[in-house]
Parts: sequence; C-alpha cells; structure tokens
Amino acid sequence: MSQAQGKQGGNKSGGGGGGGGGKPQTAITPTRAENFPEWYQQVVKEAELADQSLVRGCMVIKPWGFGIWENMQATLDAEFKRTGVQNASFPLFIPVSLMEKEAAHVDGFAKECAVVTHHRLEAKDGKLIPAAPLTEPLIVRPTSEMIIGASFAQWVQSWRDLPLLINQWCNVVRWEMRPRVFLRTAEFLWQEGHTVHETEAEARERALQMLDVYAAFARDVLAVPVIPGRKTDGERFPGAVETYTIEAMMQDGKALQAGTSHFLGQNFAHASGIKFLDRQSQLVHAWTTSWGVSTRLIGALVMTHSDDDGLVLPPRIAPAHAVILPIYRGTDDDKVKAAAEDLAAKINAQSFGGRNVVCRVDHRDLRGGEKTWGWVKKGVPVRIEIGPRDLEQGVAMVARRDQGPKEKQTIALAELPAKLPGILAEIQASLYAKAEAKRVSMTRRVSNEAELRAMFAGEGGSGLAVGFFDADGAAEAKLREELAVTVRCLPMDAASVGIAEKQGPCILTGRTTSRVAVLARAY
RNA sequence: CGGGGUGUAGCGCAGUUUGGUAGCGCGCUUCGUUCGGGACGAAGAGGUCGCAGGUUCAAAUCCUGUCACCCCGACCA
Repeated sequence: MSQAQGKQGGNKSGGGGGGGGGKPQTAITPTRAENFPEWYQQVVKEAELADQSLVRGCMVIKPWGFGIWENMQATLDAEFKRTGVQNASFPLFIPVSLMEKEAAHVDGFAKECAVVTHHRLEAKDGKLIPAAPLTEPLIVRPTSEMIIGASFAQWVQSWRDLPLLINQWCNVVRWEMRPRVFLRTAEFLWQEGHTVHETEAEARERALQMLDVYAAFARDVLAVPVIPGRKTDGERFPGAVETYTIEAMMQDGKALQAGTSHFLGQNFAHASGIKFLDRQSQLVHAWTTSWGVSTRLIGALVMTHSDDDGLVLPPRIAPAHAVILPIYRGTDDDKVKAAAEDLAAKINAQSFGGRNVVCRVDHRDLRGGEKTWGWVKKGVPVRIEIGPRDLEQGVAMVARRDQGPKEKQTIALAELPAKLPGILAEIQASLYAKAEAKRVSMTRRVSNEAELRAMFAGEGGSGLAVGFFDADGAAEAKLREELAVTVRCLPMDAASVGIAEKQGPCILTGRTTSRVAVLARAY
C-alpha cells in the first residue's frame, strides 16, 4: 500500500454545487476507498484534532483532540480509582544504569531511547552549544517500570504494604523510526499503571482486571469492539511473563493494539529489588503488573468510526455532544440568538453517560454551509439548526452524525432537551453496532495455511483471520516475513470470534489444539 | 541505519535546465452584494526563497558544505 504521493489535498471543492449529479461529493479527499492512510491524515487535520509539530515525529494536540483525551482520562481515571488505584508522578528522566538492570527490557527499548547527555547551553557564534556533559546520561522515559520500581523498592518492606496500586498520567518518548499521528508518535500521552502484589495469583488477577477495564471502556465509551486476549511469546512486552491486549480492527481491515496489561512475574521485582518480609517472615520478591493506554486510542477512534465526510465521534467521548447553529437572516436575529442560548442552557442541564450534556452555540460570523460542514468534519454527534422559520413554529431541525448529512428531523423546541439523551444513546449504540458488523464481515475462519495465504495474498490482504493455532515462534516469524501477518492475540473467549468448537487442527501444523488465534496485518 | 525525495507567504505549488534580487491557487483582512448545503465582486496584508560559505556587476537559480523534514524497509502503545 503506497501512501506516498499524498498531496495534502488542501481545498475542498464546494459541497454545495447541487446542480449536477454524478458521484456524491465528500468533505474529505481522498475517500477511504481511494487511499486509507491519506484519508486518515486528512480527517485528523480537517477535524482539527492535531497538527504536525516542528519537532520530528511529535504532534500538537489541538483543543478538539485534547478534549477527547480529557474525556478518556476522566472516565478511565474514575475506573482505576474504583479498583483502588491511586495516582502519583515519577521523573521524566531515567539514569541509563537503571535501564540496564532488566535484560529483556533493554533489548526492547534501548534502540528507541532519547538520551540526555548534557546540561547547560553556552552561546557561541550566535549558536547555543551544549556545554556540560552529565556524569551519567539520562534517558527520557519510554516507559517507567525501572524508575517507578526504584521507588517501589523503598516503599515496600512488608506484606502489609501490599498491594501497592499506582498509576501515572504522563508523556513518554520512543524515538520511532516511522511516526504516524496518534498511532505512533515520538512523544505520546498515556497512563501507566504499576502494581505490586504479595502473590502471583493476585498479580495475575490484577492484570486481567485491568484488561477488563480497558475492554469495557473501549466498548461502552469509545464504541470500539475489541477482542481481549493474550499475546504470543514473540509479541510480548519486553520483560513481561504474560502480555494481555485488546485488539481492535480498523475500517481498512488492519488490526490495532488498543491497550495492554502485563503480568510481569517477579522479573522487575528482581531487577528493581522490590522485596518484602512475608507472613512467614521470609524475605521474598514481589509480583508486579503494569498496564497502559495512550493517545493512540484517538487514532483508533478515527479509524473505527469516521467516514468520507470526516470524523464521527461516539457521544460518550465527544468534547461536545451537540452544537446549535443559529440561522441569522437579518431579521429577528436577536430572537434567534436568544432562542439558541435558551435551548443550549436547557440541553446543558441534561445528563448523558454520567456527565452533563455539552451543547455549544456557534455564533461565529461564517456562512451557514461552512459552519455546518466544519461541524460535520469535527464529528459532533448532533447538529441543531434554529432559524426564524423554525421559531415561528416552535421547532428546530436536528441532524445526527451517524446519518447522512442531508437527513434532518424536525423536533419541537419544548421537547428537544429531554429527547437529546435518548438520541445520543441511539447514536452511541448505532456506532458500536456498525463497527461490530464491519469487524464481523471482515473476520474469516481459516482452517489451513492455504486459506490463510489466500486471505492475505498481495498488498490488499486485510481483515482478521481466526482459527486454531499452536505453531511456534519460528512459524510466526515466517508469517510476518512472507505475509506481513502477525498473531494479534489468543482470544480469551474463542466463541466471541466465532469459534464454537473446543479444539481443532492448527492452521499451520495440523496438530489438534485448543489454542485459538486471531491473525492480521497490524498498525 | 539502508534506499528515494523535498525545502520559495498560513497551506499547496510554479519559477531553477537557459543568473537580471519573486509569482499562482486556496486561506487571511476590509467593503459591497449574498445567506436554511461549502457564495460572488472589488480592494488589500503577507516572503532574510532551509542555513552557511563561494563564483559573479548581479544568485531562488550555478558550485561546495550543512541542517531539517517527508516517503519506502526492519522496531514499537
């Protein structure tokens, strides 16, 4: 798939044109079918989610995009706390010597670490030159297991100190070879939870519990269907004993890891010296977990729901649920404005999904079409038009983002505020249903290697392949090399991906196994 | 790190081969006419041509060096 010569297709030809006929105009060019990667970039840009920054691989998250992130934070943070987790904050910098302590971890992250080697700049010939080398270089955290582990080693002395349940919201840096806005940026925002436990069973349970939190969040709030599962040995987080994941499928049929939760065994406890006296007065190493989701979720949101007219936001995550577009025609403008404000106030008094409904009034001095299309592209779930004609009849025109841009329904002003939460709930449900139907339609049961190869032959191969699978890492590497396909996960619930049998022959080896895998190309 | 490419106005580009110190579209500002699906006209604002040297009467253009970014591969939330 060549996403090469994507001319940043700046200007849109007016959608209004009307007259002609021909194929329907779209607010975004190219369309998904024409060039999915370029379409994605254009949606991000036109919806004003983020800009490319002048720093390589880094993004500027704009208010509309950050509003989505704030909603994610608020919802997840409350969920974390409900399970007993507390927030804290740890340093951005990690001494390299700390990083050296966990071998697998080093292998996993060393190549993508940004390193601080100096402090202080000195002016020289109009340039600023790093002046004073640090005695020990610092890496900018790519993840914080080691620096947090150093603290935990001090905090944990007794079994009575456990479990220790900590989360931090922060930025991390991974100097990626190939950045892509939201999906893989050099710096990104995330949360990382780190927990310490007395027993293996408790730690394993915690890792699974957080996976459940993520899965529920994806489904209920983001309206993104996900497959919870385990990673194979080859796909595991560096240093983890078990990595769990929620895998989502984007509209182009590629998979995206939307969140992970790791059972770290005692690996990091050994590396960081997290030890405690247990109930038998024995000095033992603790069991730890870590888990995270990032701003990548915004990319997942875009690629799951959006269409050729731009972003589509599930109401539960949208920074604003509705926008009122007052129609000013030079007469009765004051009345229209007052009615719009009054309606917004009544709508804002409603609640939906555990928070107040957010309804804005767009008073900007712009032409109606521009405003309308601007909000379509931003994916606001509901648009409400009020003009003098509507006022006379005591109604408003209501358009839903999950329906065509021309579809509008007339709703009485008096009833609209009370009806809105119901409309939002319908939109939320319809988006999930649509995304799930898409995933189901692009999921194929494969029973042997020939079928798998046929599915992913050539550049266009897409979708999720599911089947019995017990092949080893070498076989996985071969799939990756030859088909660009990886095992996305070993689903926790095989029935959820359409496999009812308890066992069957492995796709590759033919051996009877009960292990089921989801395979796909991935972001 | 290997292979390609590009740096000229906020964005997208032309101009470079054949040196004569900048132009187009969109966007932006103002005014007028418009306005319930992306308007039109007129008048404007905006650029050390990535950076540093060199050649020349004269450099966006030629030469040398350098930096940055983008795309394709291996890695990753």
